[in-house]
Order: sequence, then structure tokens, then C-alpha cells
Amino acid sequence: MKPKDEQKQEAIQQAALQCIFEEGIAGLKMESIAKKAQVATGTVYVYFKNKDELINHLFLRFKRSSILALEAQIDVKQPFKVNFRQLWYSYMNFALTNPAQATLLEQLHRSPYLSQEARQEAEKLLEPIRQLLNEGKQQQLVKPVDNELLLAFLSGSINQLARRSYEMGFELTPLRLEQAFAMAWDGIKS
Amino acid sequence: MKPKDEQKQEAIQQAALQCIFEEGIAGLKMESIAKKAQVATGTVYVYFKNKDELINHLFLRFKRSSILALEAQIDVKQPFKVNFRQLWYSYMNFALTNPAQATLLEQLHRSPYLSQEARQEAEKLLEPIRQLLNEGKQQQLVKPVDNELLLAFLSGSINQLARRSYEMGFELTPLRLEQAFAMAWDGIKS
Amino acid sequence: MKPKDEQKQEAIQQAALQCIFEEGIAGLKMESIAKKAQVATGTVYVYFKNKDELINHLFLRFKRSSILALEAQIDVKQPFKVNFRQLWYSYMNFALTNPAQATLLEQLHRSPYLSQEARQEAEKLLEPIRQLLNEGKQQQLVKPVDNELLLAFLSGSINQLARRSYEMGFELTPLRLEQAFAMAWDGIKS
Amino acid sequence: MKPKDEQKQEAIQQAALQCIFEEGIAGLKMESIAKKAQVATGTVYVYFKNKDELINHLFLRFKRSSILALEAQIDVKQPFKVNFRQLWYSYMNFALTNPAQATLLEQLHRSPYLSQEARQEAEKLLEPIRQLLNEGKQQQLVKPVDNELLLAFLSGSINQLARRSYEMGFELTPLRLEQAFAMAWDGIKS
DNA sequence: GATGAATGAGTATTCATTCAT
DNA sequence: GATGAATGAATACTCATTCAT
Repeated sequence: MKPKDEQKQEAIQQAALQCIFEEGIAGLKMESIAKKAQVATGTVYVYFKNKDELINHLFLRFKRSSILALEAQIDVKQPFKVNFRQLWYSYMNFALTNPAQATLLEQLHRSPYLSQEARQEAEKLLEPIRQLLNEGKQQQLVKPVDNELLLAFLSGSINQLARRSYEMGFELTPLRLEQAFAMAWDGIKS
Repeated sequence: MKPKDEQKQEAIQQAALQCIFEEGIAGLKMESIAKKAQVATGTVYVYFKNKDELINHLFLRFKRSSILALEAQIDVKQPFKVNFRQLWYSYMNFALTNPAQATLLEQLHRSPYLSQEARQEAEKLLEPIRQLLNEGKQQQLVKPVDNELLLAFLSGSINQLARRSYEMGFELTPLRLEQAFAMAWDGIKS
Repeated sequence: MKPKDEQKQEAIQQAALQCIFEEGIAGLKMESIAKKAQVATGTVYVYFKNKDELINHLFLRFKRSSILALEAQIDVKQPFKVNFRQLWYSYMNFALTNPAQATLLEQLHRSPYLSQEARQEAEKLLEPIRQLLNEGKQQQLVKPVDNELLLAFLSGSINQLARRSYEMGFELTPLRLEQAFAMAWDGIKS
Repeated sequence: MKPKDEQKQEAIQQAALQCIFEEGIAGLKMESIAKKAQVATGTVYVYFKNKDELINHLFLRFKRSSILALEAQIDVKQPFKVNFRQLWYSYMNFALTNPAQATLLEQLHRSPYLSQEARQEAEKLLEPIRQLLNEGKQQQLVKPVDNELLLAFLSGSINQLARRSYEMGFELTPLRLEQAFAMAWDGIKS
């Protein structure tokens, strides 16, 4: 799919993103997306075959971009804790500055719209993070537990914190962020 | 006279719970609920004014019951860590054995169906947990940080872990649970 | 149909009457009737087989009573104009003091609920009035035109006036009533 | 681009008009309207937000058009009686040749569907007729009574006559029309 | 390609009527 | 008889998708 007007394509995606943030997937309507993107309803179907495809596309797009952004933070020459801190702050920063994207990824995870393929690809994207955690365990800096445990522990707490922050207006000052990071580090460190 | 049948009322709620677990709120249909509860469509409307009210009722009901179950675990005579462990395991156990309820609470949190009132009441229910954390801080067992931070940290990681467990079939053995608990405790302890 | 409780039977009819006055037949609900009559929905069906029967019963009942009341006013010994004035004032008085009944009769006339039999019976009830008009024509006091014309002319204007009176709060003072009567009389008089 | 089709809009309104004439407002179904207008159910909702709005729109449209048609008959240069006769015949003719519209206006007047705004606007539309009646009174051709009385007297009798005509098949021959007009004129004339 | 009106299957909701208590 | 919960067919309305312009 290589549509002439990439701006329109992007506008539609951003509109969908915003709609999901505001109303949840349960309330997502093609017409609302079109309206917010300032195109006609039919135009959405020029760029995306149907609602499912649009949603799956959004999921993968934002999942990829968010994880790639994280991986870019890893510098193998740096000691583990430096990388870990870098990663933790990047993730947190992403979740805080892109609440719409974070919400979308979360909401889509359990929605019946998401295809099995999308789920699987999302899984693979975490690989580099797993690698880093493995190194930490080899260096006996990280508790010798399953990566699943570590990942759930880290991502769950970061997401929840970010969510509370923009839902309840709980301000995450530098001090609080450092405190939260300390909890994460103390939790996983060996 | 035929009084409202509490069993039917309960059947409808359980059916709705199950439907949300299976299809997500986005796909929730009144007819499916009725079918699963083995009543006529109209009967659902005898007990709940409409879909919104049913959903809000479910949210508050399960939110309350889950939190009340937690509070019951707290025994003021016991030392802090005993209570904390008790609480952590109860919460985890709830999330693991009631995936439908956990899913419902999560899904509803961001859904447009949920009323502001329901959200506010949900907030109040956490008070006793906050009390316990305050004690922990007074006894210098818990990091002197905001309860928001602690709660997000704990609940986020537990929920995420439980979710991964039933979504990906990641088995939470007693060993893994103890490891997860250790992460939580190390994370918050002073 | 001879139900034990005639009070309940009457309460239901009055409730239905009131409901039609307030909401129109279009909005008439069996449950509203029951509620207003302070009985259970099912009870309405003890006294009336179904909605149609209730409506047809109401129509005939009030049609009869209203016309019988009129006929009672006719005194063959009195001169025509005395009888006519008596009749006109009685009809107007009925329409003014029983807006609910007047509304019901009007609304039902065109509703699909009304059976052909009911319509026909209603027609017959006007016979005595027709008789009086015939006498008036014989005495060359009334224009020699079809009774249909006279009846439509008289009833139409009376009903419309009464309707405006309670719909718009247009007060029908004795003076205005006498003016209206004058219009009616001048209109039909030979 | 596909602009809203005025023909379709008109077809829907005519269909609704016809449906109300045939079944009464009580029996009005959106699906019947769509079927009669030969469009899909959803199409009706493209042109009218919902049933209420459609009904209110119909009321005002036909109320306006019927009254405007009347006013067009008034020619200030003509003597009062000429205008009055013109008006009376126009009104009667309208009621006779557009039974559906007449029925609709009548049925809607008391229906719970009609908004207060619609009622109020309808009231204003009668102004020019009132003007004419005022002139008649100034010229001492018309009885010096309230316009309300005159209007109710005239419209009530015309409507009732027209109704009887198409309900009972009572034919309004030229002779009978002239007789009816005479009754109206004799009724109001000073 | 772009538009937005048109479609109609799908859903929420209502309400006359039945029926177990 | 009286009750009001239960029923489910009927109906209003929605929304993903198509299609004529």
C-alpha cells in the first residue's frame, strides 16, 4: 500500500490513536476517526482495508517504534546498571509523554481485534531487552529469575505509574522518578 | 407475587463477567449475556436499566469485593511484613484465580462506559491499604515515598504478572511466586 | 365480565383516561395505566382481555355517557331554541369540564385500535340529536341542510373551542360562551 | 462527492406522511417509512436524527405550507367578504384534498412527540389570518369578539367537516360546500 | 483518489402479554 | 383474584462498509 498522500495516511493514524485514547477501543468508530483526521469516511478505506487492519497496523507500528526507541538506548560498552537506568527512564519517559500510544498498546492487547500474528511479532520485539537482562544475570547483578518475571515486574510498574500520572494528575517530579527507579532497581537487583 | 430472583440477578452478572472475559467490553452484547444467563433478553432489563448501568454495577461490585477481600487479610496485631506478605499473596492469588474479574476491572478502567462516580468510589476503597503502607513507613520498613508510588509499583507488577500468566500460559509456580514477592518486597523496603 | 372489585375496574379506566389525556394514545402503555391505578400490570388483564379491548371499552363508555347526558337535556315540550341552547351549553360544558374524556374520544376516533363495531355504535348514539335538528328544520328555524353538515359544524366548533381553552389557557367567560353560542345559532338558523 | 438527495429527503417525508395517515402516529414505524420511501432504514437517519425530529419537522413543514397557502389567498385590495370566502374555500379545499396532511397536523397536536417549540411556532403562523379578522371587525362586518373565538369556530367546523367527509364518505358537493360556507359566514357576521 | 450518502445487518431497548407464586 | 417478574417479538437506532459521483 503506497498511497499518494502520506500526510492523509498519517493523519488517519494519528486520529485513530487519539480516538482510542479518548474513548477506548470499545467506543472506536470509523466515522470519528475520519472526522478527527478531517477526511471523509470512505477515505479511511482507501488507506486501510477495514477496521481490523487499521487497528492491527496501529498496534504494530507503535509497538515497534516504542521498542526500537528503547533498544537504541542500549550501549553494549556501558556497564549494566547504566544501560538499565537508561532503559528504565526511556520506557518511563515514553509512557509519560505518549499516553495515547501507551493506552493504545494496552487496550489493544486484550481486544478481539488484534490478530495472533500481531501478538506474536510484538513478543519478538522484546528480544534485545531480554538480552540485556540476561547479561545482568550473568554478571550477578540481577536476581536469577525468569525474564518473564523481570519484564512483567518492570513494565507493569512503569505502565501503572504512568497511567496514574495522567489519569489522576499525579505529578512525577524528578525526585519521584528517582524514587520509582530505586524501587525498580532494588526489586530486580541480586 | 413473584419477588425479584436473586439467583437470576447473580446469573446475569456472572454471565456478563464471563462475556467480558471472552470477548472484551468492546464485543459485549446484551443478548449474549441473556443467553449465557439462560434468561430472556428483556429479563436483563428487569434487573439493570441498561448496558451502562450493568457495566458500572459490575465494576463497583467486583472492585469492592476484591478490595474487601484484601483488607480482611490485614491483622493489626501482626508485624508489618507478615501483613504485607499476606496482602501481596492475596492480591496475586485473586488476580490469578479470577482472571475474568481482573480483566473486567482493567478493561473498564479506561472504557467510556464507566461513570465518574464509579471511578471515584473505586479510589476510596484503597484507603485501608494506604493505612498499612503508612505504618510500614513509620516503622522505617518501607521507603519514605508517596503511597501513589508504592501502590502503582505493587499493583502494576502484580496485575501484569497475572495477565502474562493466563495470557501466555506462563505458569506461576510457588518458586516463581516467591521470587516475584521478593522483588516486590526488595523494591519497597527501606 | 363481572369482577369482584368494581373499584379496581373503575380505577383502571380512570387511569387509562388520564394517561391518554397526558400522553396521547400514541404513548399509552399498559404499565403506566397500572401504575396510575395503583395495581399490578397483570391486574389490568384480569379486567380487560388486552389493550384493544380496554381502549374500545373506554371509547364506548365515554361516548355513551357523554351523549346520554346530552339527550337528557332535551325536553320535547320546550321550544326548539330552548332545547338547542340547552344542548349546546351541555355539550360545551362537557367538553370544558371533562377535557380528558373529550381528548380520549377525539384521539381514539382515528386510532387503529378502534374497532369498526365501536365506530358504528358511536354513530347510532347521535340519533336523538339528529331528531332534534330535524324538528328545527321542520319548524323552518334551521337551515334546510344535511344533518351531517349541521353536526360537523356544531361539534367541530365546540370541540375546537374547548381544546383551545384548556390547551392555551384561553378562559371561556360567560360572555365569551354567549358569543360563541351566538355564532353557532346564527350559523345554523334559517 | 454525493450531496444529500433532495428527492430522497422528500420521498421520506411523503412516506412518513402517508404512513401516519394510514396507521396513525401511534403505529408509525421507521421501517415502514423506509420501505414506503424505497430506501434503507439507515437512510432515514441520514436525513433525520430520530423519529421525534422527523415528526416535528413534518408538523412544522405542513403547518407552514398550509398556512402560507392560505395567506397567499388574501388580497388586501379586495373587500373583506371576498377575502374571507377565498380563505374559507382554500382552507376547506386544503383539508379535503390533503387528508393526510390534515390528519397529521391534527394527530400531532396532542401527541407527546411534538416539542414545545414546534407548538409555539405554529401559533405565530396564524398572524395574517388574525389580521384579516381584525379588519373585518373594524368594518363592522364581523362580530366584535375575540379572534380566538372566531378562529376556533372556523377551523373547528372546517376540519370536522372535512374529516367526516373522508372518514364516512360524506360527499361535499358544491351545494353542500356553499351551505357550509353560509353557516360559517352567518356565524361570524355582525 | 476523495467524498459522504446509502446500505442493511447487527444491537439495544421497549412493551404487550403471560405465568409462577 | 392479585402480583410483578419473565418473556420475546417488535422496533428504534448504530455503524462498518460500499458505491455512485
